[in-house]
Amino acid sequence: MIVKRVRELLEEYLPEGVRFQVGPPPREELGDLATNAALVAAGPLGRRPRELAEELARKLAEKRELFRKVEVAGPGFLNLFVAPSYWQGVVERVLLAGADYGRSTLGAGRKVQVEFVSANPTGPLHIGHGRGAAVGDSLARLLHFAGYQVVREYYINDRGRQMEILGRSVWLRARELAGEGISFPEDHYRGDYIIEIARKLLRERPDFLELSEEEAVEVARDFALAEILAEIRRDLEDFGVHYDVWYSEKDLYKRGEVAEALEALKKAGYLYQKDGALWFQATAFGDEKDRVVLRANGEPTYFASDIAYHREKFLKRGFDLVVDVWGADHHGYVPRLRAALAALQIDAQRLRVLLIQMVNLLEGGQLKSMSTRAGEFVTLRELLEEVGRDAVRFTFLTRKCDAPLDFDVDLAKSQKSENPVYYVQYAHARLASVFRKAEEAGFSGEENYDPSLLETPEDLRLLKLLDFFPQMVEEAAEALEPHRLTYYLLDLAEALHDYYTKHRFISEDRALSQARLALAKAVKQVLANGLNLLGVSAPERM
RNA sequence: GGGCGCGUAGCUCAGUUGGAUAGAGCGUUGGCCUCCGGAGCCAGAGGUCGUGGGUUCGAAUCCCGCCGCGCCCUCCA
Repeated sequence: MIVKRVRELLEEYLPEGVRFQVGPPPREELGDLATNAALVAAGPLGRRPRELAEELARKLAEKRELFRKVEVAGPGFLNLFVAPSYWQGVVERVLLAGADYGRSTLGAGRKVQVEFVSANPTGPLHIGHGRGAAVGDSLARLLHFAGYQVVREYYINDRGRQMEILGRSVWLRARELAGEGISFPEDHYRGDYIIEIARKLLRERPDFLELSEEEAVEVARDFALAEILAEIRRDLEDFGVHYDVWYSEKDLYKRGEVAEALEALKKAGYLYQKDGALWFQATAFGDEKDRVVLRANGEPTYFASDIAYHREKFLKRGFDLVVDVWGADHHGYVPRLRAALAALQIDAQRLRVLLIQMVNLLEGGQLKSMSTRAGEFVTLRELLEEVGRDAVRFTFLTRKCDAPLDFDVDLAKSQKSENPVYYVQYAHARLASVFRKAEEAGFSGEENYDPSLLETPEDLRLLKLLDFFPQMVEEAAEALEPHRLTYYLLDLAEALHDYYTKHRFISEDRALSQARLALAKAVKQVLANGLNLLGVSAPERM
């Protein structure tokens, strides 16, 4: 957290509101850290950058426990050379904190909801949902670790037209199974899982086909919903994703939330009748066009329930921040939902929407379609069974979420170094192996050590990375970008592997061994903490 | 036609919120096992950051115009 320390120091000397940068300099010879603070602050202070830089350099250099040298360079950059003793102290900080190293109070206990996946319960989860699950779950872990109070939620669209179609799909397949010749409509759910559900329904309800059409469709709908939802839960559990709340859209109506929300919008003066439908004046808040909330046939739109749902999140359930993880194909929804929040006098800044781009499955050759209705898709379960949980989760988090992802199945299955998940896990397992050896050599792991013996360039590289971890956690949480964890872990693993080939943890030199084992323990801890935030296991052996 | 996202090494992608000479993996070329796990490491080659302007001390990053790709533009979800 050296960067944070430097920031705090500089903020004491500079006027408030000056946005300056503290980060690694472009070249190693320029020190450990560089800042443009003098450049940025010179203007507001009415001073020459170079002169201000000299003054700041003198003040910082007084902190002998932090810096061994502070230089002014170019137009007024400050180059900071951090005292080795500061870096060496990080081992103790990591070992003391253990699994809590990197935990932050950034969130200050604020309540945040992460709503993710929320796929319609009309079929099994496919790989696109898997990406949303990996991102949402990792983000929830990250926010929790960063000091937020987190609720993970799945919103179930368990009513409306698509539920009727689901019911009809099952009903038609059941009649088909009974030998009846039927024609199956294009816009119905065509997947084989529908036939399975129909078969099971016929077993459990032998009288099913004797029911009236209306009754049968209703029975089939409820039956299919329960079946599919159970399967979705199972898939997510097997993926290591656990929800705090499964939120039913149907309940939202039962409790009158939708009517209440529409009433609130009406009171605020943003609803009007046109062509027999009820419209929300979204254009008043920057959306492209006004949106229907009640259709001419009296049915509320999906948008209407969404307004009510989000109104409840903020106004009744008291979330300070709501993160929605959506498929990128829903991006058109964002402006209208923000508009509705604004109309309800809710600060739309409190809603953050992550749009997850498409996943293309690459196996030997090319991609596969992912249309639920057409029934052609690779399910999350199939991918999990083929590739394994850790590799799937890690791979989904190797890309920022607003970029499309080509999921290379062959690569994810590979157990070679080209597969990034093994690269990181191997670093952890390798250290575990070192400790098994250390024990044989008579090290308990609890000995005192002299951190000043950690002085090679490879030591310092690891120490700096360990020091950076808490900051990286905060930045990733603030930016809602769990993929930063992935890249950090790859860096740390690389530094460790490099160290491993150049130095020995266990040697004749007992004091040196003790210091290096302490470092190894700290690295292992941070690898484990980071992997845990991704929901990926940190194996002792592979 | 409009909106959103994306164009960075042969391929797949990072790029610390505007900083100094743009990075990694794979692939490729050449090296490293008496040794804690070689599932590893080191070195080399490889670039008009799609393109043309603009903003300023300074742009891959911000603004505008083009080009290409994807997604979305329903009283579907």
